[in-house]
Amino acid sequence: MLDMQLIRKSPEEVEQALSRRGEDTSLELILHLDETRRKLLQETESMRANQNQLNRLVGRAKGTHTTDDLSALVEQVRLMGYDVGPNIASTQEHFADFLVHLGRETLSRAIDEQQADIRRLGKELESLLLYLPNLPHSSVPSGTEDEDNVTVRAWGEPPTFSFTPRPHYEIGECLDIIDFERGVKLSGTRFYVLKGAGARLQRALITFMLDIHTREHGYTEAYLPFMVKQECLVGTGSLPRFGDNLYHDAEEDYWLVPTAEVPLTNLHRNEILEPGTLPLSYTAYTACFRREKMAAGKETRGLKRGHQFDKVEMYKFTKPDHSYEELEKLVGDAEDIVRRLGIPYRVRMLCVGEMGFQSAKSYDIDVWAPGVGEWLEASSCSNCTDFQARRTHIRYRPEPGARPQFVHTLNGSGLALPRMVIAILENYQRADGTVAIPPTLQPYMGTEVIS
RNA sequence: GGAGAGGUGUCCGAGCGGUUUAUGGAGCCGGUCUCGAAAACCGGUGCCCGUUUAUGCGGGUCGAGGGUUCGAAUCCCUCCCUCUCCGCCA
Repeated sequence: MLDMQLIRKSPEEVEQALSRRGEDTSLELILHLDETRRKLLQETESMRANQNQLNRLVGRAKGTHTTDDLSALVEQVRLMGYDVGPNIASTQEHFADFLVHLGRETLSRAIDEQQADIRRLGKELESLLLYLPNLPHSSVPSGTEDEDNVTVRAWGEPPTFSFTPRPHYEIGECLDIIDFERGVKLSGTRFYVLKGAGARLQRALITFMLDIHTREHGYTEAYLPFMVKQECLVGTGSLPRFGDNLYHDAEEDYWLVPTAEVPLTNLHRNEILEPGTLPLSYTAYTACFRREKMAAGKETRGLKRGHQFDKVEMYKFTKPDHSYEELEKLVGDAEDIVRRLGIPYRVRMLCVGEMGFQSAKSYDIDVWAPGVGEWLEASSCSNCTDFQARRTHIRYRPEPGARPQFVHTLNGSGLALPRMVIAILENYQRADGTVAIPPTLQPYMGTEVIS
């Protein structure tokens, strides 16, 4: 969610930033609703102030707890601008009845009506704000196409083969470690079963990644719910705009997480983090569930894009002025994993049109897959600035006693498991059909080769 | 899933229609006193929104959301959570 104060103060700049994303947004309606609501709010609040004052006088006139001089009370009502008739203050009780009547006629009903309007305007305003994406950082390149992403660095040499390297789905079936047919039997298209060394390879990778992140990169491991409440998804920005990519339980308010980013963001929802606690770094393994409504073909072949996949996620809550340097570290932590596994990769800064809804700046890490002959996105690391923090009310206190401010949130895959399984199978395949295991992974795998 | 008890500020804990404009205590911050500290005493101490910015002023906030009322922490309804017992289960 964008800062309403910012929209109010510099609408042109906000519109311009949004148009860079290719969002053709007019803030006119938002500004109008905001202004109308605030005007009404001021009116209502001043009426309420009068009502509060009047109500206190009713209590005193009734003398439930104290006795007051009647004429002093009458004088106060006159000072509030009300016309008090000469006979109305004949007795305490009579006067109290007069005040009750006055409150009902002049204030109470009007407040009720306006309050309903304010609430309606507020909801309308919020629902519009929830549809606006984050503002891109100035360093983010323009463009909306894949070619507009900027490769910032690359590592490793694509391996050369004395034979035509095969795609992972062929390797997997030959070695009997990926069973596509039975996956479909169980759950339909876009599901598969990992067997034997295939299942073990994925599990080894998960443990390896978590070990490195927790022991060497300073992250705290978390085990999270795979199902969350709807408000968690609103908090990250997945809802209300992108609900068609999510699975949810029709009977109860449970949504399957599309990424660990969702539960991780909401871990500190509605909290004020005390001074000295930032940055907070978490890593978590979860399964991820996505509808990914796309036609079958190259994009979904093999392990590339299933409805369910595993991922190790990295996540940070930081102070606003440190978030961009933390983003660089986050990308570095993901790269470290790929490098230790000896997989050639490139890091690309995403152009403004390719970034996620909630991101202000993103880097993708693509790993080379020689079998399918393409770069596969194995990680996406984003600085979401205060966009998610506003939606989830996550703040921090800069100094003891200081006013709370919104934190910045960052997320990054560290890494997506199926794509890494693909990369290992395809990069480490041998002429005899077996697959070598990267040396760093061998202790986790308990073997040097899959045959 | 069933029955009962309960959710009040950073914490403990009163209040059960109107000087509560949330009592009291602890903690924290500042001050007085002191060579300094402790104690004692005095004052302050949440969060959100609006307005104004030098303070300030107003509104909201007692698990959440509705309702009754001139007025709700207090009464009513719905929901959430915690605890105890029973049931069920990995």
